[in-house]
Amino acid sequence: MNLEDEKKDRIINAALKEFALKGYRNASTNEIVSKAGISKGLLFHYFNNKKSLYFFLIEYSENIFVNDFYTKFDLNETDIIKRFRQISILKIELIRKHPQMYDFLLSSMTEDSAEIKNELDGRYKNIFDDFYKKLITNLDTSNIKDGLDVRQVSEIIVWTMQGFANRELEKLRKNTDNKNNHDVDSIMAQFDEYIDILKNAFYKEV
Amino acid sequence: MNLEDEKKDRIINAALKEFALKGYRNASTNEIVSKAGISKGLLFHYFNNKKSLYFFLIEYSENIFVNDFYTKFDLNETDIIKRFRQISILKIELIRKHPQMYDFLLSSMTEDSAEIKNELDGRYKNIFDDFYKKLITNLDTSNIKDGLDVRQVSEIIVWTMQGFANRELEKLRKNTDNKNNHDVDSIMAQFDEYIDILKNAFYKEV
Amino acid sequence: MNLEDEKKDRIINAALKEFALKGYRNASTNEIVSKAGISKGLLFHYFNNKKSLYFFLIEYSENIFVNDFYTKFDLNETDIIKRFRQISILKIELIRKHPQMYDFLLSSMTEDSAEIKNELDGRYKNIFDDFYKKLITNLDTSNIKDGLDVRQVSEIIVWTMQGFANRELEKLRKNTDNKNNHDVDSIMAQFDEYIDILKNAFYKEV
Amino acid sequence: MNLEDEKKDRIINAALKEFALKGYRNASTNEIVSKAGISKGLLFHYFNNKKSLYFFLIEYSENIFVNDFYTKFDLNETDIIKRFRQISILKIELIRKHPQMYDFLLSSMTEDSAEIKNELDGRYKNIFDDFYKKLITNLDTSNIKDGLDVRQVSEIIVWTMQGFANRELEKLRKNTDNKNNHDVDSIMAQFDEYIDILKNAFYKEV
DNA sequence: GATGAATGAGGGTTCATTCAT
DNA sequence: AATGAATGAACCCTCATTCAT
Repeated sequence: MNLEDEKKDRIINAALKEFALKGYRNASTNEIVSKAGISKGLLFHYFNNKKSLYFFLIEYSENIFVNDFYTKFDLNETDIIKRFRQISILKIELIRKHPQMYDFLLSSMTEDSAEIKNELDGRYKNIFDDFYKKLITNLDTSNIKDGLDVRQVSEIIVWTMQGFANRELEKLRKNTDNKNNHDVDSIMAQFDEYIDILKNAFYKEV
Repeated sequence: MNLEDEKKDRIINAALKEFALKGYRNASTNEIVSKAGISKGLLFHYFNNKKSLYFFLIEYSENIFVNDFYTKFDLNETDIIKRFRQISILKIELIRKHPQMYDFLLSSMTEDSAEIKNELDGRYKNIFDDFYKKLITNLDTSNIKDGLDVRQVSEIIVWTMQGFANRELEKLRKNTDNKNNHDVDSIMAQFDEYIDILKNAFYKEV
Repeated sequence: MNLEDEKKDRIINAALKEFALKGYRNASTNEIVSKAGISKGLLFHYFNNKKSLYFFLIEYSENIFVNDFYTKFDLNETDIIKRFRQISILKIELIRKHPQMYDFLLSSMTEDSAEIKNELDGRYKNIFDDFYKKLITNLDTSNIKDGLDVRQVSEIIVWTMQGFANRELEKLRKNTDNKNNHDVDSIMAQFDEYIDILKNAFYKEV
Repeated sequence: MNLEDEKKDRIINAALKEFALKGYRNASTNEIVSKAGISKGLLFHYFNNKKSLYFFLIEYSENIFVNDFYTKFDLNETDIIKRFRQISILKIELIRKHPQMYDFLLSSMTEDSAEIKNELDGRYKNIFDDFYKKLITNLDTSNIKDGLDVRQVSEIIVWTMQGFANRELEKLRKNTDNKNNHDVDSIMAQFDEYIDILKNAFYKEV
């Protein structure tokens, strides 16, 4: 795969955008080549077919995801709340650096074109199952109040943080123009308010 | 529209499944007629075109949704937890009775085919905005502990219940064969355990 | 063929209009039955298929044409100009009495749907060839100036009268609203001016 | 648009023939591609859709019409008979060189498919209105006998020449095989006989 | 006689993919 | 490596015609 980097990037970005926007089946290879400014044949010379292109992008995105997210994840942080707070920060930064890649990955998760669904599930299991295992590995739950079911409380904490994150992403998505206004710090400040409530409710007094 | 009920159901079910599975654009009318065991022409004899068929299903689903869900919703229940617990029960029963209709409605919410998006938004705004308003109307929050931000606590409660519901639905979806085993009672028993934790954490002593 | 006259007329008029307007192929049997207020099946019960319906209308129109035009044509009038003047009057009256039938017959002459073209040609040959023979039969050309080629002069006379008739029909067609204003007398008055020119040019002095 | 000329011509001729024969709506793109010996997709690769193909042919025909007819028309010839005689020659030569294009243009004038009628009218008005204006511009009628209505006599002359031309074209159309036999000269010789009659009747003595 | 549900071939069109250049 | 002409299966849809009722 020796295409000059500049042309490579043009194709990748055009394809990420097209797939994220229209989903696998509706994405048009015509649109991709025209956005990328290359010929029809060249796309199929590099990537054998639409499916291969799609999975190349999946792999490409996974690599970035692994480098910018997965490997930066600090397993030494054993407190459940701090660990998930950390994840939220990484996530927001990922979106800022690679917005179309993030949109692409997100769209791939709700992708249901029969042609790719199976293989997609297969691929994701590898990376995300692994990630999920790490996520809940080596957690110190000793600071959760005695008498509470640790698993259930953990789930409530996770669901809360996910709920918050989804709400904020929804906001971002709706006013894409002023993304810059909602900086990480401002969002994290709100985030910490929910964290305080959870801590007071479920953590031992300090 | 006088087709015999048996044939009518075959068409509706085939179409619900196809649209839910592949989305509006990717859904194939060829597939629908072949699943339903009718001729190509007949589908277009009843429903003028793909779009009309889609919106017939939307309306059909809305009617069931309204009858089996919306109107059964008890606004006199002002306690936030009890109200959402009630919704969860209704939701689970809806899914049991009309699984493919539920999948269809769900898929319709993330539908973004340009051809139908506008009209779809128009339709949903009517019913779902209204439902959402009712959902948070006339809630009694007086039993939430003093000193807690009522809005934020409410959100945590809602996110928890949504998180639980999604997890259970995911389970149901994965082993569709033994749906019957997981009866509502068993699921609600688990549900109540989470509710107890939330009550203890955020509600005043009684 | 025992349909009550009223229903019969509804079908015939609807079909004449539809065929005249859209041509054979584009004419829709759906449109015809809906205009006539009958069921789909009934049309095919009476007339076996679209083609048969079309040729029934051809025959029906021919009958009227024969009765109101062909048989009224006075062969005892041997003067070429008077004979053609007579035809023009019959033609105008025919249009007034059966406008849609006339439009239908006219459209049938430029009809070129492969499916019916051959048979149509066959049918027309019968009646129109015969009519044309009669038209030029038993003409007294003795009053044409000596030295002129009788056949060529006759043709010039015919072409002139046809040219005039076509121009007037074109006018009628363009302002269908005030057809009534252009009464036969007014048109014939103009017609006679051209006749005078032709007479002076080609007829012996009297 | 770089298709090799040979293939280009195959498509154009197949399409001209099909449209001329069946009219816009009834013309089948299937038929066109099969006549032209190309694939279904290729037709739509070159011409986006049926309508575009049709208007490409209109434009293509107009160009030939303009080059071989319109621009060859000599406005310095002010005598009405000579001018129309000139036109008749151009017309016959046009038909000889581009018979199917001529049939296509002719059929396009009686075309009334709703889908294209408006645009067609627009296009034609430009070129044919202009042509018609030129046709009757700068005519010298001083040689018409005193006492005759110049307009009416001119019309008689035009109608005669049209009548003759139509008759000859009808003959040509009926025996397409031996078109070559009826050369222009032979036809024009007959034409001139009618011209002489008209001249003697309506022109001043010389 | 009368209905309209049901059919399927054919309509125009799209699009991923191939291949000669 | 790079092009874009060429393919054909699949798309949604129309319509004359059939047939059980």
